Order: sequence, then C-alpha cells, then structure tokens
Amino acid sequence: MSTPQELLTGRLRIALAALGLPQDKAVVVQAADSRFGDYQTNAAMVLAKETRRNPRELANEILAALDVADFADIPTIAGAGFVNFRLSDVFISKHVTSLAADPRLGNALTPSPKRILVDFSSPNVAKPMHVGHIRSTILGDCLARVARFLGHDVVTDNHIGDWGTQFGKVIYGWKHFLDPVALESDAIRELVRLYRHVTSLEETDEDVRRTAREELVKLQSGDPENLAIWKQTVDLSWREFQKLYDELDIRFDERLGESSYNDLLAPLCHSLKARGLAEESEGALCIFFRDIPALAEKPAIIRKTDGGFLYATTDLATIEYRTKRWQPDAIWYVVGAPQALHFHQIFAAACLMGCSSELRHIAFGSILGEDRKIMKTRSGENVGLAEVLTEAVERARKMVEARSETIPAEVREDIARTIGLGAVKYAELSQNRLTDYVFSWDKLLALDGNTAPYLQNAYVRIRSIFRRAGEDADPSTSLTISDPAERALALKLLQYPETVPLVLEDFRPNLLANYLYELANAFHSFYEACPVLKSTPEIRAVRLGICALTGRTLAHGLSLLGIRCPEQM
RNA sequence: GCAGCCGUAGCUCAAUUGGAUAGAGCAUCUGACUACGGAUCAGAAGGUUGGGGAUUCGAACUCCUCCGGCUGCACCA
Repeated sequence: MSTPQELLTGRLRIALAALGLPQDKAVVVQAADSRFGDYQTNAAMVLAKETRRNPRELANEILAALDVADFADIPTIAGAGFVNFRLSDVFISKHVTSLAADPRLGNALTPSPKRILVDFSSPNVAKPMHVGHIRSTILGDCLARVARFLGHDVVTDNHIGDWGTQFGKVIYGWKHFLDPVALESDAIRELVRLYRHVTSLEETDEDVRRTAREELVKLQSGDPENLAIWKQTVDLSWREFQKLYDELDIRFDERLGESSYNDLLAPLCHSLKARGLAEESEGALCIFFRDIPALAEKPAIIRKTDGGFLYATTDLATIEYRTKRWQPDAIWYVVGAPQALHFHQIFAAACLMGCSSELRHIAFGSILGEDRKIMKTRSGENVGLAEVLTEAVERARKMVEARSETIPAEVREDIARTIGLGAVKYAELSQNRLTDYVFSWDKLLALDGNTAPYLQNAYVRIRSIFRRAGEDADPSTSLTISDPAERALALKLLQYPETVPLVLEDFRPNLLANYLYELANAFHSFYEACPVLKSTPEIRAVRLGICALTGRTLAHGLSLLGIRCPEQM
C-alpha cells in the first residue's frame, strides 16, 4: 500500500520524465500549511533555477503533464511556483478503510533490512544511574524499537562500565568499611558510600592511597579474592539497574561490559603495532590519523606509558569482537555529544583496521544544572534516575487520585505508573536530541500540554466510547468521511507510515512524537465536532471505525516510543 | 590557542534540512461545561530568529564578520 506521498512522487516522476527533466527532483512533502493543500512540491522552482526558466511557466508545463485525477483534485500553482495537491475525499476514505484492515497500519517493511547493533544506556557499576543516563537509555530503546518494527535485525547491547580505576577504592572500602545491612537494602548507595569514604581518606592518608592502588593492581592481575569482590559489586549493581530497566520496560539482548574485552586489549595493541597502524610516541602507543585533517594532531592513545589500556582500546576491541560475533551492517552508539571527538577517532581507527560496518555516533545534548553547566557524574550532586521515576509516578498518582476517585485503588496505581513513566519518556523523545536542556522537575514531569498524558487521554476517550458502545467497530464498514474534522483526522492517520521511517533517517524520535501529538490533537477536535454514539447508524459505524483506527495508531506509535496506553485514567 | 555545538515569543521547545504569513506547549486573556470522561475544544495576544554584511526568485537554516554561552583537545571512562 503506497502512501499518498509515494503516489504523488511517482506521478511527478512520470511527468518530469515526459518533459525530459531529471526525475530526482520529484520531491513531494506534506504541506506546510493546510490552507495550501495536503501536499506540495517545489520541483518547478528548483528545476527553473537549474534551467534558467520562469518557475511558474515551468510549473504550468509540469501540471499539463501530470495526471493525479484518480486520487486528487486538480493541482494548483501558487506563489513563486509551488504546486499544491489536495487529496480527494473519496481517496482518503478508501485509503483509510484499507489501513483499518492492515495490521501494520500502512507501514511497509524496509526494502533493505540490516543487522544493526545498538549500544546504549551503559551505566557504571557501583554508581547510581542518574538523569544523565535518561537520554541514552530512552533514545536508544526507542531507536531499537523503530528499527525492529521496520524489519531490521536489531541487537541491543548494554556496554556497562564494569572495569576501571574506581575499583581500587571500592575494593579497599569493601574490605575495611563494608556495612552488610546497608549493602543488602541498597547496594549501590553503599558502594558509593565506600567509594566516597575512601576518596576522602586518600586526600590525607598516603597509605590508603597506596593500598587502594595495590588493590586495583591485584584485581587486574587476577587475584581471586578481589575478583570475587568485584564480581559481587557488578552483580549487585546490575540487580539495581535491572529494576529500573524493568520499570522502563527496556530489555537488552547482550550485556557485555568493558571487562568482557580485557583479554583482547594486549593482543589488539600488539597486532595494531605489528600491522604498522599504531606506533610508539612519547612512551605511549598511539594511532595517528595523518590523512584526516581534523584528526591530524589528535592521535588516539591505546596504551599508556605505564602499560595500561584506555577507553579507546576497549572500544576498538569491542568493535573487533562485535564485527566477528554479529557481522553487523551498522553499529549505533547512543552516547552524548561531548564524546564526538572520541568516536571520530575510534571510527577512523576501525576503518584503518578494515572494519566495514557503518559506525554511527548518535549524539545527544547534555542535561545541565541550574548553573547551565553539564551535570557531572563525579560531582555526586546529580539527581538519580530512580528518584526521577519515583517522583514521576508520585505526581501522576496524585493527579489520578484527584481526578479519578471512582477508579479502584489498585487500578489507579497501574495508571499512575503508565502516566508518570510515559511523561518522562515523552519529555525526552519529543525534543530534538541535540538540544541541551536545563534539568527541571516541572518540565520532565509535566502532565499538561504537549505531553504523554495528552496522547494517552485521546486513547482513553476512544476506549471509553467503545465501552459505552458495547460493541467493536465493524471491520467491513467503508469509512466514508463527511466532516472536515473527520477529514483532518483521516489525513493524519494515513500519514502515519510517512512518519515512522523518518525517525531512522536522522535518528529523530521527536518527529514521531510530534506526529502523535498532532494526531491526538486532530482526534480531540474530531471528538468535539463529531458525535459518535448519538449519530445515525451509518455515521456511527463510520466514526466507530475511525476511532478504532485512531486508537490503534496512537497505541502503536506510543509503543514505538516505549510508552504504554492506559484503558482508563 | 585550535576544533565542534549552540543563541528562535516572558519561559520551555519545534520548524519535514533553502520554501509560502517562523509554529506548539506553559503562563496571560476571551468563549464552550447537568460532558460519547473538561487530563478537552474554539479563539486572542505575544517575534527585527543575538548584531551586521553577502549569496538568490526566496535564508532561522549556506558563506563572511563581530557579541555571548557550552563542550572537546596525549596517557580518566
């Protein structure tokens, strides 16, 4: 089933070909303003510029060669040479009727399925997940969901930070100051306490500093006792992370942390040096990128003077492992924008090593504190992710209690979770991923305006109509539209498959979020203007069909964002 | 110092990547409630897109130049 956009583009290509004009200029987009029509093309203006012709004159020629009479009104020319299209009501009715019978709501599978590995979330062991992890976690999950739905073979991998210098302090603290009761009740809190305690001791006590370093060296050289402690901290931390992932309904196919690649680091360095890709410089082993101007003076260090390995080393070993294990067509790294240089380097290095996968750094903006500075993990002043989720559900619960007293308490609890968590996810996904923003409870947990509850409420209204109707929509009904509000809603519905693929074009879930907001908005307007249950049997059947399709589209779109819909709220 | 990102309504953000009169939400104001659930709808007001210049039919978007903010840049991850 072609979308209107595909239909129009196809016809425009035919017209351009007939005129001997290049077909790749046949670009049709949704109209910027509904007053102009439903779709528009700027092809005449673009081509007029190239051929030095009068744009309106060319538009007239294109129009003469263009045949869309079977599904649209006669196109019009406006302004400098815009060609505007308006779909016929008959076409919209037929099209929306066929969507109602399609389990995929009009979305085709991708013609070029890929195996895609998505690397996201990546919390650090022995540290709590904080607001800074929200973006990677929610964005990565959403992109994985959309890619899967479109037919890609997706592997999600949580590359957790389970190896590093912090373990010297943690192990030292574990051996001297561990509070087993505290560990039992909140493991990460206790591990953080140990880390901070040892850090403060080190400031004044040289012995502590030295011993902590020795614990790290022992761990790295395979000391059984320290390895056992390390493993416990990893397991305990993961248990806490898992609670949050469960709450957020996020799953990983793989959970290979940094430690998984330890044994690969030395051989990797050896082989890179042997192949002449890495060289010694100032005592360290480096990869230089002399052919890339931007990186000409930015080598990647893969082995320190003291023999230790670095972030870049692990990432390169990870790429090598993943390439062998999965043979992915693409690897997506959902990691903050400040690491752009790092990824530029390791991607360049991977290229030198012969990696043929498409490597993408899907960057996102930073979450800032009140001072407009990035919230640092290390400052410890960060708001915890668990805290955010708890507060979100709490705020939603108060709202549900105030507005929906008649709903039983246990149902209300589930509704509060659905609304609160949906609000947090939507707040993230509805804005451009590259935008920095100042952390704000009121913004993240807002329940009014362009928020998840607005979309969920549209769904709830639909469910309520069906509860009262006492029947489902009849799938054999022809959805013949008759009202402007119906038409606007139906048009929105058939644009769903035009929207979903855009998300992966530039990794922008906000395009889908915006679409769903507009869909919900069109439904709410329809709801006010077009009575369903009180209408004549014919119109009632049509409108029930439109409601059913709207409900399915809303629920489906929200599920791609990782957001659930309540039956009532 | 070099590089990258950013500056849009009072506030928080969009803008299909060069398209038409720059759009939403919040806040403010005016209407619609014994409601197919008002967590809604209809409307008003709010802008020299940081300043200046250039390119062209057309610029928030491209180029130049100032101003301001953030980030990264050799042994943390």
